[in-house]
Amino acid sequence: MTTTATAPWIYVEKIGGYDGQVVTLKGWLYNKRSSGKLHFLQVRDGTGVIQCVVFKGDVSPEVFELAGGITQESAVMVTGTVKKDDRSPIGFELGVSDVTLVNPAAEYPITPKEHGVAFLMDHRHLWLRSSRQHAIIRIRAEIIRAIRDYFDDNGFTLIDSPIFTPNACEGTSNLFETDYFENKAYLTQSGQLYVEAAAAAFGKVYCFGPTFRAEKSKTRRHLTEFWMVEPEMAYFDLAMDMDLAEDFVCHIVQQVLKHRRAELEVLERDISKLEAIQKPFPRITYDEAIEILRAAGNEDTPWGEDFGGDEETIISQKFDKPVLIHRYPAEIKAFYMKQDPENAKLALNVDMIAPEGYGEIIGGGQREDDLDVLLSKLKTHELPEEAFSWYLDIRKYGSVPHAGFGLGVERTVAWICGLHHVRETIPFPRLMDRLSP
RNA sequence: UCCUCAGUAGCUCAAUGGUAGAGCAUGCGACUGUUAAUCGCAGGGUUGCAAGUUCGAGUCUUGCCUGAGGAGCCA
Repeated sequence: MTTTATAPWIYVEKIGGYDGQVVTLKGWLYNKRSSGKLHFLQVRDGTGVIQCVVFKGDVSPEVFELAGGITQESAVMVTGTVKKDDRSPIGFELGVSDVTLVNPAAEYPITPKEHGVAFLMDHRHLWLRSSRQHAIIRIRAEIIRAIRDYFDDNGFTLIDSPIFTPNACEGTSNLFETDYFENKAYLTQSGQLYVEAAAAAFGKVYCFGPTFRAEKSKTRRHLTEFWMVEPEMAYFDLAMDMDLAEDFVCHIVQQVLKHRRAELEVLERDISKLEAIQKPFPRITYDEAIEILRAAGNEDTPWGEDFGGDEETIISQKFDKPVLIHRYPAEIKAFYMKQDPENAKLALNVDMIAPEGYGEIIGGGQREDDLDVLLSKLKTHELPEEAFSWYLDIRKYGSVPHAGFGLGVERTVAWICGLHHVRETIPFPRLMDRLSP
């Protein structure tokens, strides 16, 4: 008992620096096994899990009995001596001298056995405590840090774009409508138009925040609320845009490999596949992508349509790195994409398809910078000119070539973690049929 | 919106149209090295909802609800 008052509180991930010392851990009981005169308490504290060994001869009878009766996920504080042990996955155990029950847990619904997806999703608030979900969310946090660091360290200014937007700007995509006092407002599907304006003010900018799509999509690649980072650069053309996207994705992968290797191992990710993500990435045109599909047996793949999930998978399996596909038919791309001066049917856009069938993680390109061309494109797309007057001003007052792209955070996390479905890549996913917890 | 499959104990699943079962979890007990510990005992059920066929329905039929997988949709 006396040791509790004096032992320093440390976190499991720092335990290696305290070999032989008496420390206190504050956390929750992850699992427990008992063997007569021994209780093995698996204690997690948010940074890791450590086995705490309670030997009957080392503690008071009261503490031994208490330790044997603690239920899964009860809040506990454990004091003991840090001991090196080769049997431990983290290399250390705690030889317990005292245990304090902070608060007991009621019967915990998530047991160490298998569970169905629906059940786990209903208990997402508790599921986050399990080691696999813990690893995913820490990797997500690392990816987000890598994203911010990359742009902050390379001369970009953060520009927060609005969540409420006045119009259903870009046509085909379904937006969430909200009541905005006397008017309608929509949740943003992209900050892109706003970062274009900001690029003319700051040169290189990026926005980073949630985006919303009301599509009735029920696939492993779709969420209704997801996070997107969108850099936009003045005086950049398509080739420079692709160079940046490539360098950016390499940086993210390297940071995860450097700082979150243990979490990748929890997920049993094939790390060699991530180590292979080095510049340069293959770059093919839309035309070449069509040829790959036709050669792979899809002989009747038509020219002029966007690729579905299956087609992206076939293309990505030809390469062991992300592949950049550029110059799609202008007709299937957004109005603001600049048309290829060498072929009016093509847009100067680029999609990056992740390896291993994870699909599109980046979409972007060079923007139309000619006022007259943009005006005629608005007409062809049947979009209201007056709603875009501020956007047209960017072309009116000192228009320059500029380019950018958007990277979907959840698809990137799914790829790097090797997950089947994006619903595990965000703490509280929002799907077509799921709004809680 | 369409197609396919599923719904039985807290969870994961079994049960030829004929007595409702197991493992895990929970409770009690045994064990000094367990790694999803093991072993013994115990409690735990409106078989998603509604109707129908039948002597008899968890099982067959119809409708509905919920979920999963896939497709479509998705600057």
